[in-house]
Amino acid sequence: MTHWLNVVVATPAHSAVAGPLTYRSESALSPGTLVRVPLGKREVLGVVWENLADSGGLAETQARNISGTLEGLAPLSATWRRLVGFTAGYYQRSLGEVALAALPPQLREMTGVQLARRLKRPVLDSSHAQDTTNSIALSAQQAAALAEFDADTRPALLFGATGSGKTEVYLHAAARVLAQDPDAQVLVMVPEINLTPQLQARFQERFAHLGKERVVSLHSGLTPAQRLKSWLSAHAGHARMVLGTRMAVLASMPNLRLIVVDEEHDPSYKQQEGARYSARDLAVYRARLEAQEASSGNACRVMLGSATPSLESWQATITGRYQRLTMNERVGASMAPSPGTGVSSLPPEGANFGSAALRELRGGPSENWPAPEGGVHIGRLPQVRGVDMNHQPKHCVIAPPLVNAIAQRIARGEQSLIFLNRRGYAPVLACHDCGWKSECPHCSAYRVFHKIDRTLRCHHCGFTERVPRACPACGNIDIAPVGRGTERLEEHLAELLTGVTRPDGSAVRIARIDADTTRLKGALESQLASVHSGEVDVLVGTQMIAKGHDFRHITLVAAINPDGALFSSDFRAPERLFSLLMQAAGRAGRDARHSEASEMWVQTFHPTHPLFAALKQHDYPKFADQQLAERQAAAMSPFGFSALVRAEAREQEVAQGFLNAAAAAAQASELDGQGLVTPYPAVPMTIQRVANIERAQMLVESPSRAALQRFLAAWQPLLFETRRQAEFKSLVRWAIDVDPIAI
DNA sequence: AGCACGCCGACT
DNA sequence: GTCGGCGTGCTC
Repeated sequence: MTHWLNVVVATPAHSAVAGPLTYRSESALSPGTLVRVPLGKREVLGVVWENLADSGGLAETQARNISGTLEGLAPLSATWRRLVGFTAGYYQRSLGEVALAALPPQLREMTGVQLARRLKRPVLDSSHAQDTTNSIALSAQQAAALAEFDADTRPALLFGATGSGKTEVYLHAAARVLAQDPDAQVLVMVPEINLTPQLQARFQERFAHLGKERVVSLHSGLTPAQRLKSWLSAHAGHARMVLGTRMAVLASMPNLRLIVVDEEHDPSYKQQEGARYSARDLAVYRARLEAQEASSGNACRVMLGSATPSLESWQATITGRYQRLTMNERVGASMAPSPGTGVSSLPPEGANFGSAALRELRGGPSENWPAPEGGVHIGRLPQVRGVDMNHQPKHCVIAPPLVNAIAQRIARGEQSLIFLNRRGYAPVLACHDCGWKSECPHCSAYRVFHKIDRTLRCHHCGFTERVPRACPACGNIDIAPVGRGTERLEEHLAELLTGVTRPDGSAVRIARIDADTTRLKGALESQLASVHSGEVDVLVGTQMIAKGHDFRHITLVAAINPDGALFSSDFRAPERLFSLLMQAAGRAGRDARHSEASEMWVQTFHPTHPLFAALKQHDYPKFADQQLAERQAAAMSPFGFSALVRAEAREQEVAQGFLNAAAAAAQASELDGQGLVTPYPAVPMTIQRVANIERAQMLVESPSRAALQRFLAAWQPLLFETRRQAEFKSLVRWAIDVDPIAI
């Protein structure tokens, strides 16, 4: 008997075959089954989406037979398919694109036979190995947060600083869920930056009692084979815990009972290519979906955690949509470790990553935690010192008092951390005679001067050339760097600190960590190790050193030039800056003995900016209030909703013309939801040209999420139609970004 | 997205 | 004379 199936395959939303495709099958296949199907000249992986009563309007001769099924694999669940369906609809992509992107890439190349062979490999054990509870006792506040969490059903926001014991709360929440139900699964998501092998090792160690290979990881750093293995294990229900980056939110987990999103404010949760989904938002949606669909009232909860939550999540705790769990006390006093907190059993100083990570997990001493609601704070925080650059010598890069402070630390054998959010030597190379600047020939951006290998490098398209000896325009020899990056800052610091010696009389040592010095595999680890071992006195770097690293001997952190974010056109820039500076402040004085003297220096031309006032008090709620008031006045997220349509073409006029024409077409056909939706005129993107492609974007706003959704869905076909017009033939591509993180 | 077909420049 | 550039069109 012939069966008709709708199958989704990885075809993009703008192609003529975006929807599910109809195939014929000899046997009945339930929805969720993985199949291989012929598509044009090739054979691709697809997911059976629904069974049809007939060929579904398609001429029977047009339908082809499926090539085979991937047997031995349980069909993907209805819940998973609903999650994929929601994601595709919300983010305006095709079902197949989202579904196939959520599967491990290797699966796409496998035939049923290959998979069957792969699945035959024995699963090592199913024994519940040891029954040891290597758990650590919670502080009263951690326990209270967990009890509150248990008493509620809403999504929870755990508001507590890195190192304050948040991780321990996650671990306990997870352990409880896993213990209650022998099949339960837990998903823990972390930002890209935090997914270190060390962290994974700690999770594995903690949950070792579940048996071997019950904790798996899922992120882009895995080899295809590892990723397949983890995915299969999660899908089969064998893995009890999945630790992963944003991609993990779409993993198949048949018995999902808890989702943790650590550092939920982190921008890396928003996918920036393909389906531009927010893994954090999907985590919240998925938890609700899983709870709805689970049998016999099995709940699925979600816990978001951050010291500087996203304003969206924070606002949700104000309206009551989310539950807020506040932890404003540190676990274990830093000045006088109290017994029973695990602090006394810490490894000696000079700790390596392993013990640093361990301390993190144990909620060991940390000097940074959110102030309580009233802005009153308890205990010792690094003192924030603003340096008014208006009153410093003209053109000085590092204010003399800061140089002094750094020199004092060196003399005392303490470390300093200096941030500058710009890598390279200088952002521009310029000729003072004719005004030539080191523009990239392919992008509307300057190429950055990298002194170390004497190159001009474009940070957008990668175009690299050797630095010219003389001005390419006028031949003048006198071409000079303008502005400064980490490379030049490192050089400059070395000059300023000549003659300063360490306690043992040896010369000061300065190191730099940024994307350029860590390009090689393992380079970051070895550089961090030299910081931990105390070889380095001053560490210069970009924001990559602000996150997730626990430097115990650092007693001074300085932000050299954070002003850019204060008046940026990107409305989320202040939020990111505050978060970055809070995290950076958290790097200082982690070693209890030094916290008395630890300081965070901020150089600024705008010392009265309210952001710094909130930072000085380590007061996130105060900062959030300010920001939310501004957002509300401007009807921006979370008080309004937006989408960006981006277009790329050879000429800027074509890209903009396409967007404006599509908007006009929408206007003319009075789309659903239109009354509440405002499309703005197309504008060039901030970096207008990258790799010789012109880019334009159009902002679409609405006070109603639903209206925006209906509008976008109805607009898609018009965009597709507009694309077909002759004048837009040279359009390269277009894409919709729903809830963009930057405009 | 792939992968074909198809029609114009520098090379084994 | 071919190899190969990517423009255009199609895939249940």
